[in-house]
Amino acid sequence: MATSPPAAAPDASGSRHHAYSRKQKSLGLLCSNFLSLYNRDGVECIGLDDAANKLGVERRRIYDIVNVLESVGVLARKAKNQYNWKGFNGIPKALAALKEEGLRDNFGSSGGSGKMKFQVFDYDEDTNSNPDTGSQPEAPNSNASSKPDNRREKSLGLLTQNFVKLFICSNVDLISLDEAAKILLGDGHNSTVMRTKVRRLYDIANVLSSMQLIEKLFAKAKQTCSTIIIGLATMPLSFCIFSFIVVSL
DNA sequence: CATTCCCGCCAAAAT
DNA sequence: ATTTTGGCGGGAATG
Repeated sequence: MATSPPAAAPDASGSRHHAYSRKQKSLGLLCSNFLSLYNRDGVECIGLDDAANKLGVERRRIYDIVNVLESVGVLARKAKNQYNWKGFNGIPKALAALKEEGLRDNFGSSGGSGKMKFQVFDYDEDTNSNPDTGSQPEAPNSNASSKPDNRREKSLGLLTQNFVKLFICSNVDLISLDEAAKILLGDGHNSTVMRTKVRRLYDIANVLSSMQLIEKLFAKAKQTCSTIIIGLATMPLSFCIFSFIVVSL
């Protein structure tokens, strides 16, 4: 009780093999553990505290994973500290919805390699009675800009969905995170904003990779900018998912 | 050197 | 008020 053990213990005592490894603490590995821990039958409800405790990580990290998993339909928020386990079966439905949403939004149709513009605005399927005349791209707002809405806009979850839309709404199947950031960012890839966005993309890509929904490939070092390459997974499971969507539409 | 991305501070939403 | 949820960026591990 009292103070929860930081569990940091950089080294404690001179034990064998120190070497702090980032890979052991990576979101990808944590996600794998999370998955193997809850991807069993009988699991329906998941407590964040319980997860953090079982996985031996801080709360903060659980939020990251849970948010991206929810964006892909594996989880669903039920209440404070509680999520419902939907499993991988929830993925097809979620992706189909994202695809439809993405198509509805705005972008060029599939007819070759084209450039499309992405939109970062989104609203829930909730009963949001908002007297808004249609959707407006970029809302400069004369005055009193909507501050509270800005938060949701920058959420990991939304970024994840937009990132996924990038794949399923176009024939793009391979892009660098820098490229993705540029597209999803719309404009303003200036300075810090871009860097921060890319950091998040790394996080997302790592967890999606651990789910085999995406694959990380290495490119021959360029020189400046772009480095990582991400593409659609070649795994059978993913194939099923995407095939399902194609058939579904 | 450049790229990858973990850690955790600290502030918005909830309660 | 406390607690939960999570942006955001530094700066260390990694390539």
